[in-house]
Amino acid sequence: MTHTRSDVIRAAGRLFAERGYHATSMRALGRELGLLGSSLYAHISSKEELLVAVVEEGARLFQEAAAVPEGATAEERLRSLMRGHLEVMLENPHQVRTFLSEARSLDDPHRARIIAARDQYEAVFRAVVGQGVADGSFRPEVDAKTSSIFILSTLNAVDRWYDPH
Amino acid sequence: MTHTRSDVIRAAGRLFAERGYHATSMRALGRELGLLGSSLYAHISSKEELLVAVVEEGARLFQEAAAVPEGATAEERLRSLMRGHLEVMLENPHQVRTFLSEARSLDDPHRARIIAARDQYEAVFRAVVGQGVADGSFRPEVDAKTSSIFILSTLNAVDRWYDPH
DNA sequence: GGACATACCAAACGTTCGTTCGCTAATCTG
DNA sequence: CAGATTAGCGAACGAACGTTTGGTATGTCC
Repeated sequence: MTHTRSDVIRAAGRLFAERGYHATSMRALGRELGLLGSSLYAHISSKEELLVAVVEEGARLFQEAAAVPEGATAEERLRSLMRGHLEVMLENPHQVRTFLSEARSLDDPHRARIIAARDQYEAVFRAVVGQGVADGSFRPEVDAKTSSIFILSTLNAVDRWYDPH
Repeated sequence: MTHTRSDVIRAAGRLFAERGYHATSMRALGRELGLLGSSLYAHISSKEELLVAVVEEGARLFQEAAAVPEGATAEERLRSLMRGHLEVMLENPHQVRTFLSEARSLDDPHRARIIAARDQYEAVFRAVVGQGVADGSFRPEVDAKTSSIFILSTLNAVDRWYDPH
């Protein structure tokens, strides 16, 4: 009945996603695990460290999902990106939601790193769409940047439209 | 150099949008207006009241924008809905962002009201898309519910893709 | 079996939070 | 001009916050 650092981080991800970082107290997080708030400090050294851990984990998941086959056609690569994005979102809802909406609560250096990671991830989509436009397989009037944002906005709202059935 | 209730609500909307409700203290809000935190209570009676005011204002703006011509074609009506949605978003960014992402910090009865208002707003989109499918002007394979959510997700991300130039 | 590490509790620390209170100075009203 | 209202200050309240500290059990390892 004992706990690890990973347990704490996982529970933190869940509460941060459900209530937001600033609305989650260390005492509430402890209660979630059947502990006192102060007992958490046996496993971690600050609340902010928890947010960093959850958000970086989210960033890592997306980054891994962006490793897309080099030789494939633009359509195949885009499909792979979209499928990967959805899989990450559906399998790790708490990290992802925290990554998407609580990154602003990070301190400056960490936030800058996360924004850079997000931009780089978006750039992969942009490049694939651009490839499709360049080789004629996508319509020529498609703007790679705008289209990528449209696609990601829709995928990020998967909670609202996806029904497992 | 004196302030009104509206001034306080407007400043609260700005800070809630930028930092989040729980990350905004009454003292910080006072500072924003050149006042002490305690002085705000001459104009309002609680912090939560401020959140309610900002969020309900956001809901009202969208609701008004959903008043769409009855006699028009589905395409015209959908275009009008989308244009209205974007105008609301671009002209009232702080209320809107607070409405979209801080509603969860409301207490139960208020949150229920806001969710109901959002669902009703979404239903207007759904009905118009459904009308277009029914009269044959939109493709028959279009699912009204899913499409509406796609449209709204993309419009809600306008900050990320719209460049005034 | 004695030293050490782990996992946690219980109490307390200093700070910040939302909010209240008594007050002052300025402005309006009759 | 007397009286009432208003906008705001400054100090204080109790509660909650993140965090520290000292202690207690329960193991583990030489």
